Amino acid sequence: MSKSWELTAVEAVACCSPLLAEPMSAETAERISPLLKALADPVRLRLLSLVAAHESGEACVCDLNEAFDLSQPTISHHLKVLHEAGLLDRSKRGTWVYYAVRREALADVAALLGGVGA
Amino acid sequence: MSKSWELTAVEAVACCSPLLAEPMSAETAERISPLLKALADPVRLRLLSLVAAHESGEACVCDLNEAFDLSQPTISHHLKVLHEAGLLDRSKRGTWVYYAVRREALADVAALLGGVGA
DNA sequence: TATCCATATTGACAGACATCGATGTATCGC
DNA sequence: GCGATACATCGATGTCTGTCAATATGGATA
Repeated sequence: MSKSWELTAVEAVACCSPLLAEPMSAETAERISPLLKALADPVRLRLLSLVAAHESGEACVCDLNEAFDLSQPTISHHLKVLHEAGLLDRSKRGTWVYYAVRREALADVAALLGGVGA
Repeated sequence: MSKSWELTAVEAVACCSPLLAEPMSAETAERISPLLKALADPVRLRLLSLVAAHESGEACVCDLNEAFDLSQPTISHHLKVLHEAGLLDRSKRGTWVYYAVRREALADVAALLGGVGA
């Protein structure tokens, strides 16, 4: 019940031409901006970076909480934003929850901005 | 008096390792997020795209105003945000003001996210 | 079952942001 | 210099967002 009924931001960005290639439609822009909004926060940037830095490629929320001078609900909120944007995968194992970076998603955003052929 | 006294967001992003390469420091994240914030708005995405689409590589504000159903001050505000983030160059010629996309800036952001080697 | 621990959700609040109308500034033509 | 045009700035307003304390949820263990 997670996302099959609607295009996630990541799915939207994956299938559109580079930003600089041609004028972007209002709808495309509306669908893509949530993804960039998710990235446009210093805490979330560090979260992504921290998760990616873990050897296993995934990190437990408990580790992430300790890395910030923020409350547990705040970190939980940021992780939710990143997850719903399609930038983090979430897997619950026992009591713990692990997040992993969806690298293709980031690559798609990079392609949108950098525009391979641009 | 524009920007020589302080690192712009673009200058900040140009000289840091890819997001996924290693844990990002809080300071780096704080310097980079304004650039992503500037991108994280549907109107600004379309503005960038529209400017880039002009043959000359630059667009007059008057053309941009007409492309949106928004007031002139609002467009002016968004252009200012993009300019101050280092994503648009601004040049005034006579009565008109022309903006041009700073492609290296976008490429730097793309490199940060896509991380060449990632 | 009772309890503890890890994480998520809720509700509230302050600060940030997008938008607008009104106004200011600068340039051009007359 | 005067009016017109192009763009920027200002001040106000409603909405969004990051943050926290309190609370809920759900798994593990005794």
